[in-house]
Amino acid sequence: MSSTHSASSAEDGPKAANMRSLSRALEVFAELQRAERPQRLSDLARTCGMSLPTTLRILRVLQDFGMVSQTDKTYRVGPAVLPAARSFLEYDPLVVAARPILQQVATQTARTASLYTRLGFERILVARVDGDSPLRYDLPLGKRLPLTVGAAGKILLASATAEELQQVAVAASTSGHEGAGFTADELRARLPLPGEDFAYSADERATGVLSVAVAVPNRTGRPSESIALTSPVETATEAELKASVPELRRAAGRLSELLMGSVY
Amino acid sequence: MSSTHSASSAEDGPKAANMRSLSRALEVFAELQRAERPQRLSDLARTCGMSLPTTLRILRVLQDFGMVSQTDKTYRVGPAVLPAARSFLEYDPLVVAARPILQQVATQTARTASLYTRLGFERILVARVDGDSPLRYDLPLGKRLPLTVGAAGKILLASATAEELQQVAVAASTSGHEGAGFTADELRARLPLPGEDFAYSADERATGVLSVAVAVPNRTGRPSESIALTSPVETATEAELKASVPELRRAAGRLSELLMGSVY
DNA sequence: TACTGCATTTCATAGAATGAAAGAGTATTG
DNA sequence: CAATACTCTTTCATTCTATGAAATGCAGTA
Repeated sequence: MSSTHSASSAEDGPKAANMRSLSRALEVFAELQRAERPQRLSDLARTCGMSLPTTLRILRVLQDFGMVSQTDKTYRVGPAVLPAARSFLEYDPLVVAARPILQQVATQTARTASLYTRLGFERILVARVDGDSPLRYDLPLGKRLPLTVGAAGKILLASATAEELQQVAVAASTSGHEGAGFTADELRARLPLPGEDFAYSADERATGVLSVAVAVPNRTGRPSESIALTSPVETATEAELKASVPELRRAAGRLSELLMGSVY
Repeated sequence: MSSTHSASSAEDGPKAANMRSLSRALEVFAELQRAERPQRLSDLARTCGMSLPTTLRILRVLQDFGMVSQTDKTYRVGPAVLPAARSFLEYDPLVVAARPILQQVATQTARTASLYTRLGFERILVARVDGDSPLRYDLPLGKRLPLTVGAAGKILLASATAEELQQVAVAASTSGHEGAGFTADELRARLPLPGEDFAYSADERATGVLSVAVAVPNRTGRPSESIALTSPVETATEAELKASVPELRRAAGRLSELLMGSVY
């Protein structure tokens, strides 16, 4: 009911009430991810709005597959997610294709290039190449960031309808990210203008960080991937960063072919 | 039916035929992970032994939650696995506790220390600290390795029943790892003797690599975690490596408290 | 144009998922 | 130490959902 996700409340235009148990299981799983500590059965049942027996049965199956671990009476995300993530990073055609492309942009511009994917009302970092140091220690792959803040987020909202922006604004206040309440209109004001195909951000997600981003077009009108260049304010001006937008566009175009073309 | 996992054929002693749709969904998901390229609907349906409509419905729900991505008519593991993996690595009490402990052992011994978790008939690397270089680039977290080869695998089988070893031997031949067919008896011969609490391996998983491992005891008699020290043959002899077993034992003991104690 | 293979929708039926309630186990409290 | 409160677990009858056969749609191919 109170999910951050798409399934229950909104965005499910053509969907039906199908696969209830599976949907519920995925809600339990999502809830475990949100939690920063192991959860008791009754907590999960209450949070997800389902009965104790149902929650227990779900957890047992998830546990059989390693998606959930149990110690004592508390449940948490299980080790099976690691091979899954590894599979995604190794074999996803978009991610695999993105790495050399990001590398090229990062080298050309001497900045950090990142690829984000939209998931629900958030975005996820799925690939990153640093301009100078080849790789960072705490590479925050998989980090969940808001759509409402940062160039890579805002460009994904550029094509959003008024209704969708409304949902985003609501989700932003519920979903415990940093900058809380704003109206849909206030949000729209920060987004790229209708003509622009890139977004710019300064000091939004983190102070002293500038970024520009473009969307990766897909077959639908709503892109769900974007690539961004980020730089500390010390080493770039707004104008310099925006001067790299053509490079970004070209990179996005190459990635876009993967999503458009019918053959891999 | 032909799953690498526990659910269907064996190991399900106290389980019932419950949560069929969820189990099937997880099989589809597991199958997508095994595949190195995007899968068509009909492939998945055939491989998992279910009808096309059912498979399609499952994929749609998984897609709603980002666990699966679709481009054109092919499906693959989706980006939602990344935050899940991140959650596991950041918040799992065992993994979090293990890192400083592994660090200490690695420093003391100047070798690589690793933590594995058993999952089905495989083991997964969930934490690793290198003796000298603080971190490696291709840190193979989440890598799936056989139980039958390598010290960290063999020690997890030390307490296995004859029946279980039989299953392992069968699974090993089906599950496409390197060294193929051996009987349960041949396997048993390579395992630690009944008295020993550690396993040793030389040139098993990779030539020129020595390793010792101990299990992390939990409440059941069957440990599902093990920690290992590995070293290139150039920088260690069998005797030297085995001399570090007491260190390993101590580390395992500290981790074991987490699994035993009723309070985190 | 007809054909072939795959994806998708429809629909009646079987069977699984569900929650109430009872039971068991454990911690908490007086 | 006994009584209490709490959470977990099992059972079971009912409901509703998950299921696959078959029909339909949709491309590519001959």
